[in-house]
Amino acid sequence: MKRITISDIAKAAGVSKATVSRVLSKPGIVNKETRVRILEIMERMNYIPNQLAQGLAGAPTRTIGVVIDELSNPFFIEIAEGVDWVLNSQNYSMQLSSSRWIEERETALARSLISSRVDGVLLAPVRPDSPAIQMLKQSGIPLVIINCIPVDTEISYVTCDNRSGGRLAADYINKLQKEQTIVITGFEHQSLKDRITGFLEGFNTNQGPVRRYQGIKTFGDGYDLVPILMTRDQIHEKKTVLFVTNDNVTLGIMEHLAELSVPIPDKVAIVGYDDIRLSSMCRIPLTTVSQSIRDIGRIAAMELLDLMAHPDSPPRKHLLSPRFVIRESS
Amino acid sequence: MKRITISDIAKAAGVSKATVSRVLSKPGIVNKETRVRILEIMERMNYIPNQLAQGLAGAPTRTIGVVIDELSNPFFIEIAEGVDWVLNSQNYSMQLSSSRWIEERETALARSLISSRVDGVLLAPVRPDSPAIQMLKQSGIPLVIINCIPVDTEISYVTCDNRSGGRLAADYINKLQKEQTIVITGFEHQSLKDRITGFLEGFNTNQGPVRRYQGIKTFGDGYDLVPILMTRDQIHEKKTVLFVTNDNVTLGIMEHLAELSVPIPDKVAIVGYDDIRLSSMCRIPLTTVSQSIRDIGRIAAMELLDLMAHPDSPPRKHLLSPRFVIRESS
DNA sequence: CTGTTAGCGCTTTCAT
DNA sequence: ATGAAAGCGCTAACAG
Repeated sequence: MKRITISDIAKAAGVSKATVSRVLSKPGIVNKETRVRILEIMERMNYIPNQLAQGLAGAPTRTIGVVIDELSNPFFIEIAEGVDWVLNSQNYSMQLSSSRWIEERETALARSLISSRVDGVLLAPVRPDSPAIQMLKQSGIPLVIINCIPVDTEISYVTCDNRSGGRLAADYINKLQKEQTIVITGFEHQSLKDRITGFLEGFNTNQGPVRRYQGIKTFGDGYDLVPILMTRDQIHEKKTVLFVTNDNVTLGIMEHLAELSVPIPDKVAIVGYDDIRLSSMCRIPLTTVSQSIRDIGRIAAMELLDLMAHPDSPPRKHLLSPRFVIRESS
Repeated sequence: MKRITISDIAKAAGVSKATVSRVLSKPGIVNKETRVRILEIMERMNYIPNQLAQGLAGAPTRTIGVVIDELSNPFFIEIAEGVDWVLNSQNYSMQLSSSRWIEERETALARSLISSRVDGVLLAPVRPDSPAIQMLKQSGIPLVIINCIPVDTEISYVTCDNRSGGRLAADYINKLQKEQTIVITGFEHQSLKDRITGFLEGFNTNQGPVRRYQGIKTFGDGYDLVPILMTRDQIHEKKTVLFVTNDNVTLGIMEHLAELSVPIPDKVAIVGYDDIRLSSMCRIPLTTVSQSIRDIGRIAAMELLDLMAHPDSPPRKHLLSPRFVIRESS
């Protein structure tokens, strides 16, 4: 199982290690014939360069780390797809991992990425002042934050304007004229707070008080919430509008409502947030605040690549505008 | 931005590099007081070990690579969650990437994993004889294949018995007594072929011919197939049973049928395959062949860890038994 | 265009 | 228990 190294190739080709190394890193500057010959030998001997050695010696690792908050939320997966897409076209590879919304895990993942000398990282932090952000910054690795505006103003980010997204929802809901309004959120995350802030700014309080449920994080949580909403808020009796700040959760809620034959949108109107792929394809297509998720991923990846090419350019700040998409759930 | 190294720590602590290195790798054998002191200094100076150097010098990287076929299929994501779960408990980190069902990408990813000296890899190969499998094997990196039985009998794998899964579906469908049976599959993948083989073995041909649609791969593909099924197969007229070999696709089909008010299961009965989380939670819970997806991930990860600990033990072969879960879609 | 040489940061014998 | 030194596989000056 002895691994073939650059020296083996050099020996077989009758050249020095340096020459072999050059065909790997700067193929241009080596004589075409020798280059071709060396390449053939590599092929024949099944040579695979040791990225650790390359990295240690200073070459870029051509991999970038992506830290998301959960694997089971399509929102993050779709971002990752966008990222993977552009990264691949540039011959970079993506290393995906999930913090599971746990700050300690996030920190550990950041350490691990620094430790393995990725060329750049994309991070969806648990908090706008997550320790991971400073660790990454100090390490000097190009960094772009996604789905969050970091408190440190020198850091690049790509996110959607959650506050105005919340407003869009409020403006729309104001017109709905329902008897009660219920807001449902998940983690204590900046993005959600902003959505709520925007929403409350825009919400016409003549419509009555807003009831709020927090900590509803997953599809399953949403599903399970429905009976509670029915007993506590009589949503099947009173005309209700639900503003749910995460489409994954929204889908869970809708499933259960549909199962129990609560008419949507007649009895319960629903406004979601994110516009994941399923939102437009589910049984009752979702009225929702659209984040152009793929774009977030694509833009973040492109900015990161650019940042890697121009390390001391000023931070890139993208606050994308949400769009309000009216479909059938409201 | 100069990075702190082991030498800096050694200098600050007034000891040799070797001692510092030992507190990293074999903390037990170093004097408790010096160890504590060194640890403190590391902490204070924000030292982060360079994994590349550690790896190059022979230490394990404590990361394992996971290659799946698509990010947008919950089946694979759920496997990854299971893997992540056990890996984390053992202080390993997971490096996830997707081949997008492209053999060349798979090969490239395998190269990259070998190149970065991961301690082990979990691969869901595009084909049972994917070149990536041999590359990995030859590299000597412990490998466990998932969702496929590799042709090379020396390779460990964890997968579900697709053939008997297909049979289970057939046995059930035989009893349904519908006018027509339609089978819908996606990629030309071993797992799907086996499911079909099992299905056809068990299917009672008295029920009439089986029509088959191939290349239906995604949720969206399933959604889009419905109009075709209606015009070509009159599924809204004839009593039909659909056997769909992938729940993600099944959900797409169901959404569209529900939208068009085709009664499920009265007019169209549906039997899926996989039992992803959504299958039990969607509007019309899915009758499906359950793969115990989380178990696949968990078992694969555990076997891999075990294989890493005992490198020349015989290959581990897990052919899990599918369960047939009857819910409301049929 | 190619070879020589000196590291990159860490682990690991081998001494002490 | 600790230090000295060699080396992991590769890149990058620096010469030639």
